[in-house]
Amino acid sequence: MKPKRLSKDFFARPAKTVAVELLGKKLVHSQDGRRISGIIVETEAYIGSEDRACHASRGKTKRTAVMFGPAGAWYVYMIYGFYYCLNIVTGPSGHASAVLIRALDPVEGRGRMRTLRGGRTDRELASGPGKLCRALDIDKKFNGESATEQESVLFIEDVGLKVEPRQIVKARRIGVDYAGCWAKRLLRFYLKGNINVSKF
DNA sequence: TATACGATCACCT
DNA sequence: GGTGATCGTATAC
Repeated sequence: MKPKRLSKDFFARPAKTVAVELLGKKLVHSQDGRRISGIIVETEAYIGSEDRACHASRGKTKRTAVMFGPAGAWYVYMIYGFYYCLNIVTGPSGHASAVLIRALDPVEGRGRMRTLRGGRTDRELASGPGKLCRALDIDKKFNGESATEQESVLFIEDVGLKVEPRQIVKARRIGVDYAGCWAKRLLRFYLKGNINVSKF
């Protein structure tokens, strides 16, 4: 099939649904006419202000404002002073939920990715949220930008890859142990056996 | 104004 | 398994 850019309607659904359905879709950064891309193999859902692991759980701030806006916008933030994490805003406007994209299976522009990642081997290029932002040259300039407009250079495509429910593993989210019972929820999803998944 | 720390990674033992 | 790198943000004075 012809690749089809995901629309706002796709993202305007619950974060958990979007997180599951993003598996097998292709994340694309079109940079100076060249594409850097990979198949999404790992995601996490952050389901709203009631979710104590979600940055929006302490209310609307300058940083989290994007999550309270319409679906289909990128939420990019810096973590530990070194890395960026890429999220896509989901759900209805006013409900602060998002999906963290955690790992990719590199497809287009692997040479460029290797340069951006300091000459690492294929499975180390994008097997983690910080790594994939480096590999796709994503930084905070994308924060608040739309992923669904025709002119967007960072977007997600449906390339017709079918993912069966039995290929999807549900697990606890990574690095949110402080979130009490929310840390135990199975809101992390990844493709079974894929070598690019960050942690098994 | 000051301080503590995080949705990570790479490199060490 | 443990730790250091390094900075924006939130929260406390």
